[in-house]
Amino acid sequence: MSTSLADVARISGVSTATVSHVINGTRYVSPSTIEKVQRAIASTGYRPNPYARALRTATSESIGFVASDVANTYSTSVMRGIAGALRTRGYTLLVANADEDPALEREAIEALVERMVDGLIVAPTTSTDPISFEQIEEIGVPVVLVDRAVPLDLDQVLVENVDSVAEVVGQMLDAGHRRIAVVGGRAGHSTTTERMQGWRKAHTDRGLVCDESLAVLDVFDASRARHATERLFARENRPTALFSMSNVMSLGILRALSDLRLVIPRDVSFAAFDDIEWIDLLDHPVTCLAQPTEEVGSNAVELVLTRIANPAVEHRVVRLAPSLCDRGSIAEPPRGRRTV
Amino acid sequence: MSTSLADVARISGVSTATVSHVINGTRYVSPSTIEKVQRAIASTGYRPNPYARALRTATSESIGFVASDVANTYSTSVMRGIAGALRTRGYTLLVANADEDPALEREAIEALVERMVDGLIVAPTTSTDPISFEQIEEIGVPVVLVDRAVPLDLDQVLVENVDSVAEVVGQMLDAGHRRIAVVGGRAGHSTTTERMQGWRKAHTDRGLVCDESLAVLDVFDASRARHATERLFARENRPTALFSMSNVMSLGILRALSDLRLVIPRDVSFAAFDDIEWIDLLDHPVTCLAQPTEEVGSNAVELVLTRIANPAVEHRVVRLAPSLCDRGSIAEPPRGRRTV
DNA sequence: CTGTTAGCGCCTTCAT
DNA sequence: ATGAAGGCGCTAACAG
Repeated sequence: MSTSLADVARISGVSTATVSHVINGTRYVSPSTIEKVQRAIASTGYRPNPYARALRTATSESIGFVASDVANTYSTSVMRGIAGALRTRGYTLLVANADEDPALEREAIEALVERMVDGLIVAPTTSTDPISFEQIEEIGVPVVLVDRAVPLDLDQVLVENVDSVAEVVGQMLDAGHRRIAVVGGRAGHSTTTERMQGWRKAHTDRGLVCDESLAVLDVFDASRARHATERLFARENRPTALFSMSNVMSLGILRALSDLRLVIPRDVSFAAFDDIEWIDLLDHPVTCLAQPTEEVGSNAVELVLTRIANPAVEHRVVRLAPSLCDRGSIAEPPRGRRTV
Repeated sequence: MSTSLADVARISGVSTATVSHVINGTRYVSPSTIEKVQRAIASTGYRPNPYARALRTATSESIGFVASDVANTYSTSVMRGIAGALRTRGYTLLVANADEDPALEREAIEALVERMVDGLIVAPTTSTDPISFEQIEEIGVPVVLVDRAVPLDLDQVLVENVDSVAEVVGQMLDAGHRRIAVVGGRAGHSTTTERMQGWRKAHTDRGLVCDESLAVLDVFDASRARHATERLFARENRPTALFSMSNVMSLGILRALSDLRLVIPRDVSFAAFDDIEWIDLLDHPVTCLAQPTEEVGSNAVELVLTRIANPAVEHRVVRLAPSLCDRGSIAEPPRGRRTV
C-alpha cells in the first residue's frame, strides 16, 4: 500500500540508515546521495509512519488537550491558541472532552497518556482532584495546567484574578454601592477563591466590610446562576450591584435581570469576568474582564514544549492579565428604591 | 519504564500470544489462565501501547476531525457530538483546525491521514476544493463530510436547507413582505445554494418574483455582514425583511441593525439560519432555524464507523432537519416608511 | 487449549 | 561517508 522507508532505500540504492538520516538530518550525508534519496521520496510520495516512529522513539510529536467542556467558548478559544502555536511546530493536537465530569477527565488523561502524547495541557473540570495530577507527574508526561491553579509544583498558565476583580469591584464601591453580590464559581477552586479575594480586597482597601451572604458560590451553570440571581433579588436587602464570575454565569444572570425587568445600570450595576462576543448587542452592554484566552493556549504550548525539551527546568507559573472592557454598566446605585 | 505485553507474559508464565488473546478476546483461553494473566496485568498496571498496535494492525482506533474553525460554535458543537459518540466506543479524537484556510485544511487532512486515523470527519472550509476529497478517497481513509454537500459519492451528513428556509421566508412573504434580503454565504457552496433556493422557492410557490439584487452573497464574517447590511439599508428601495445565512452573519447583521436604530420586527423583520444561545437576551429576539449540530456529529460518527467496519457499503447522505424556533421576529412590514 | 515466531516501519549503535 | 542489523510492543499465522 503505502511506501516505506525501506522502499525508498531500495529505489535510491542506499541503506535504510542513510534514508533515515537524510530525512531527519541526523548525520552527514553527501550532497549527491541526499539528492538521490530526495528524488526517490518525491517520486514515491513517501511519508514516514508516525506510529513506527513513535514506537521506536517513544515520542509522538503530539500533545493532548483535555478540555473541561468543548462547548464552552473559554475552552475552544484556548484550544485555538494551542492549535495555532502547535501547527507551526509540526505537532499534532489530540483533544478530549471532559464534559465537566471528573471521571471522564481522568479517562481522557489516561487515554492521551496511553497515546504517548509528548505533553498534556489540561483545563481542569470544575471539581478535579489534584491527586490525579500528582499521578500524571509520576507517569512522566509533562503537564501544563491552565485556568485553575493547583497547589502543586507544576507548570501552570493562569490569569491574574485578585487585582483585576478588586479594581472592578472597587469601581462599584466608589460609585457608591455597598451591597455588591458575587455569583458563580465552585467553592474551593483557585479562580473562585482568588476572585472572591479581589472582591474582599476592594472592600478592605476602603475600610469597608463586605457581606459574605452576598456571595453565591457553588453555582456552575447558566440556569443555576439565573435562579441564584432571582433569589438574590427576592431578598429583603437586595444587592445594588452584581459581579459575575464567568461567561456562563453571565448568561444566566442576564436572563434573570431581564426577567426581573432590572435595567443595567439604572437599577443594578453589573460587571463580569470573561468577555462575551455578543455583549455589545445588548441594549445595556456589560463591563467585562476579558481573559487573554488564546494567549493562555499559546503560553501553555510554550511551557509544555520547553519542558519536553528539558524536563528538568523549574516549574513555571505564568500569570496573564485580563483586560478591562469598560462598557458603562457600572453607575451609581438607585436611590430610595429599597423595596420593589 | 512501562510494562510491556512480554513482561505480563513472563510474570503470568504464559506466552505473549495468550496474553494478547486474553486482552483482545480473540480466541479461546481457559478461565484459569485468563485469571492468571489478568492478575499480572492488574499487578503491573500494564496498558497496551497503542502505537505498537497501530503499527501492527495499521489501525489506530482514532478518528480525525477537521474543523473549519474551532472558534465557531457550529464546529465545536458538532465536535461535542463527535466526541460523545466516540467516547462510548473507545475511539480517540484527533482534532485539527483549518481556520477557514483551504491550505491549512489540506495540511490538516494529510497530518491526520499520516496518523492513520481510521476515519476522517471533515467540516470543509468555506472554499475547499472538492478535488482534495477525491484524493482522500484514493488514500483509502473513510471520510465523512458534514455541513457542506459535495457532488461526490461520499458519506455526508447535511441539514435540510431548501424547505426550511422556504418555510421561514414564506412566513415573511405571507406577512406581506416583498423585499426580503438574504445576507451571507459563499457563492457556490451547497449550503448557500440550497438556502438561496429556499428563498426563491418561497417566492415562486406564491407566484412572486424575487429580486436577486437583494441577495448579498460572498460575505463570510461578522464585520462584512455588518457592512453588507448597512449597504442594503442605504439603498433606495431598502428591504423590509432580512434572512441571515448563519450565526456568524447574524452577529454582524444585528450590530448593523442596532446601529441603524432599526427595531425588530417593527422596522424590519429578521430570521436566521443557526440558533444562537444568547438570542433570547435581546430585547427583540430572533426567529431561528436551529441546526441539530450534535446530532450531525454523532451521525457522522455513525457513518464513519459503519464504513470502517464495512468499506464496501454504499455511500449514504443523511439529511437532518433544522427546527424552527419562533421568537416573533417576523411581523408585517412597516407602512409608509419608504424613505428614512 | 497454548506457544513460537515473523514481521509492521522506523531509528540507531556498531562497524567499516 | 555509509551499511548491517537489532529491537521498540504488538498481533496473527502457523504449529502443535
